Amino acid sequence: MGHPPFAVTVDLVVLTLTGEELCALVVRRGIPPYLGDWALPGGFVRPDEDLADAARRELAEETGLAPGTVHIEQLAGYGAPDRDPRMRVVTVAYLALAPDLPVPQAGTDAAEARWAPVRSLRAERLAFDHDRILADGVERARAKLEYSPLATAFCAPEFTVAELRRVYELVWDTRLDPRNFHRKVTGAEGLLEPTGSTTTRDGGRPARLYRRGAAKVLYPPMLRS
Amino acid sequence: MGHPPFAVTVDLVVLTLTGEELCALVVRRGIPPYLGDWALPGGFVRPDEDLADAARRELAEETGLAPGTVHIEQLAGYGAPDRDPRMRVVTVAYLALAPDLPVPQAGTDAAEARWAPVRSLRAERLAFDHDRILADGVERARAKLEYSPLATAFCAPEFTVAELRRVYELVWDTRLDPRNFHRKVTGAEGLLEPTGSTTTRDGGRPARLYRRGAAKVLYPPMLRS
DNA sequence: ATAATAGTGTCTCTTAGACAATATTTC
DNA sequence: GAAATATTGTCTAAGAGACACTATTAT
Repeated sequence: MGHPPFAVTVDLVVLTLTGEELCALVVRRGIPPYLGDWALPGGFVRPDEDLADAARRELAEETGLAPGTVHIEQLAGYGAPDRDPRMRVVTVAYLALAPDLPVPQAGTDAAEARWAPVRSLRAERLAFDHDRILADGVERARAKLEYSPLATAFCAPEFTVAELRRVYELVWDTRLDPRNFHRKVTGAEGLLEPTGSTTTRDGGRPARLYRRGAAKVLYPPMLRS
Repeated sequence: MGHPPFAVTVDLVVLTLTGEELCALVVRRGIPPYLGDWALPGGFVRPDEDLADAARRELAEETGLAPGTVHIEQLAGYGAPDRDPRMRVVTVAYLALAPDLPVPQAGTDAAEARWAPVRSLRAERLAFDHDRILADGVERARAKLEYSPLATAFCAPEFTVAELRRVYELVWDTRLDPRNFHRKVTGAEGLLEPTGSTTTRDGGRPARLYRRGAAKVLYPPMLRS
């Protein structure tokens, strides 16, 4: 009963919203295999590092974002024997949601980084099995908007109801009634915490600003249907 | 940029229902570390084996169940640096749900195997970080009963509405109104497919028998509240 | 004033949950 | 018939979705 050696990596599905689209962070590979192709950011787990720590470290290296401001959660493990032609590599993917859109930083083994619209990445092919990992990450985000306060992770620390609604509309690629949405999210226990101030950055009547509340689940859930 | 060697294992949270309780499959460790302690079944991933294949192989080795009859899905990856004192081991845990209760088979590195009530395992401590993995698996199963047809995975190929209800009651440790439950599940699109026959194995008026339907989601969801 | 967005109220329809009533078996 | 379970029906309250209406800003 042996224990054959594997390499273990973490890969990141980092999602954000530009003005108009759901985007994922991709880096151009600077070394073989798949030299010059786009891939998800990621890297090898260090000998004494927990998986979650490795994911947070890679996220900081690739984006320069302060760890506290970004939601991150484990997505899944991927370990097909031929997923990396060099050797046997098992990767544990993490899903991160970033509120704004900072200029990506090129990492050590990445020549270039950019935010790519998820829609356009369905045509373009990513390196390794990263197409699948990205698809799984996007689907996880879509599903969790239904029954968790995850949508607030796409928002700045203070946000309006309209900004939160735009998150749902862009991630789900749908339109939601502003009035019913407003009634629903302001009524959901622990989802929103009023700051007391308002903003006119969206035009029209000033909108109240909110912070994330303490709720870990969204009840009643938001329905896609 | 190196790639330090890791061992990779799969561990299994196998759940079933006895007459009265939700039970998990545990094996007594026949080798150090944690010699003599109870642990989740699992083992090393082979050099040319996919993670899911390794999980199905281990499941067959430990339970003797035909692979087609058991629901299995990936749970999560666990990779704390000190989770195995021998070496750096990353494990990918899988969740399996079995319909009936076959006599467990002792595996190669397990001296003994048994179905242990999940309730009692909260006191008893499992080897490695298996307490955490088990808790995550049980919570996943509980959560998925709400919005997926997963409960049918605990049932035999043909089952009654009362048997399905008992799944919910045992996994959630709650009581559900038989009449409302019946109306709900028979009305859920694609959940149940009538076989045309009936059974009196539960006593009283004969109950219609059903097979799993094709639905992948349960809509409207079953609520715990 | 007009346009734009924020927020509230109202109506209808569906569903959850409580529970009465009926149906079909075994003993 | 009595006991047990299956299945259907009825009522009430809560929430979803459609949409009229009012509120508050900029131009």
